[in-house]
Amino acid sequence: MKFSVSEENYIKGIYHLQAETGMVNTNSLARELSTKPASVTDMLKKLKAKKLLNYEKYHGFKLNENGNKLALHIIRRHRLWEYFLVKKLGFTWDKVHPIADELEHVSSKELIEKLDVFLETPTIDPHGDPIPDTNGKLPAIKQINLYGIALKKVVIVSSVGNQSPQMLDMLKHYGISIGTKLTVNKVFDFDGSMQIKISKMPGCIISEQVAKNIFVYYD
Amino acid sequence: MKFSVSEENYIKGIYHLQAETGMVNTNSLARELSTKPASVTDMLKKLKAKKLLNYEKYHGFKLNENGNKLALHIIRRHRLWEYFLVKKLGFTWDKVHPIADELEHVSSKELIEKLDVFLETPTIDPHGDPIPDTNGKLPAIKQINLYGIALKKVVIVSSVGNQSPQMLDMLKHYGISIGTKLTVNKVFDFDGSMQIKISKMPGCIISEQVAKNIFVYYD
DNA sequence: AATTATTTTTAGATTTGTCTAAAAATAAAT
DNA sequence: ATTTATTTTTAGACAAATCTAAAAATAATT
Repeated sequence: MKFSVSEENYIKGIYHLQAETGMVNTNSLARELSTKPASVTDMLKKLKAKKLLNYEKYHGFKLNENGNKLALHIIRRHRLWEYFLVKKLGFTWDKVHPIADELEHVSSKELIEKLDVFLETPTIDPHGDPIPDTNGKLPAIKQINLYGIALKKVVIVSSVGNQSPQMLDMLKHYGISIGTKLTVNKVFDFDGSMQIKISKMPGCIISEQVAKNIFVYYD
Repeated sequence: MKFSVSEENYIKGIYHLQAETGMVNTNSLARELSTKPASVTDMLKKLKAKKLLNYEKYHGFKLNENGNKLALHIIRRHRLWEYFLVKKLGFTWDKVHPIADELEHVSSKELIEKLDVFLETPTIDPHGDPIPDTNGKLPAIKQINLYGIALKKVVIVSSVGNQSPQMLDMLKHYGISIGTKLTVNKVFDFDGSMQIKISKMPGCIISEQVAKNIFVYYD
């Protein structure tokens, strides 16, 4: 089945909202998609007719099996493109979202599978979010906060809590980005700062505040 | 200025038709775009209002300066994506057109420039068509006569001197058309005939006379 | 429980791009 | 030079996606 760009954007919007709240309501989806509640109601009827969600009027809605599957496929496309834009074209991670929002609607299945192979089947996108596989399954990655990690273990940076330009600037200075492998060598009790080591770079010290914003998983 | 997918497709269609005939007429554009003449007339008014073409009703139309520039930018995007799909993702050249038709409308200027750098600024796409540069200028490709070309080099057929039905019939028989990649393997001194090889086809021999009517450029 | 406030839906309009069918202009043929 | 044929344009309708303004349903408050 083929879906319009607009329909796909609604599905994605609903998916993101229901991840947090379970049931979604008209106003919050209108806000999420920068549109009006009346437009949301109109589209909900269409999506219900296409059997993508459960919807009883005046009582909220949520994606069903089909809707969830579709959402995950759209998200797969989005995150694979983001990965491509950062790793291959050299974009910084804070610039890729709007471009991936356009690319994600290019619908060729063969394109996405070949892109996936070309990128060597990544599982985490440049923002640290997991990339669903061909079947729409999310990889199980347990993210752990860097602050409180076991010493001397190699971990991989998977996401960053604070994605402000200031934080980005700081991480750039330290040479830390999504996918960076590092080891915590020591924690200073005095102020909670940590000495970390990235291969081929001199060791450095990051503050407790920075560490608490970095999430990792074991290699 | 921002243009819709539909507007861009019309501009591209007009560009392709006027390359052959100079002035374009309503019916042929409708045929080219698989739409109806009435729809073409409607769109022509819009494109005239946007100052992309010269149009006097009942008397045909053609792109002006702005329209030509836009067309070349769209074609640049299309051909860069085709190059990417073939050279990086491993598509065969006969499968990429419809996908590039979608990708070409993703409008980020920065995306196209970074893609261009990533691909190392190619000048010829997988079909043998030239790729316009950042400013919309078509690269000057030096056409060389097939007769007297270096042996064993891959060349691309760019034009044919004699366009008589007899010649076209003959080229069709050999499987040679614009964009065909071939290699000259041997020249027979006796009569100047050449043994050529087109990929996925058995080698064949063409006369000196035919060879002198075929123009190519290096791959 | 009745009133007030909020949320959601309907009704009707708008924009973009398309269509069919009929009218108008141009081109071709006798 | 008329008639006939073709091409192009208009007029009016339609589908998708949106909007505003008003009505209906639900939730919150006294």
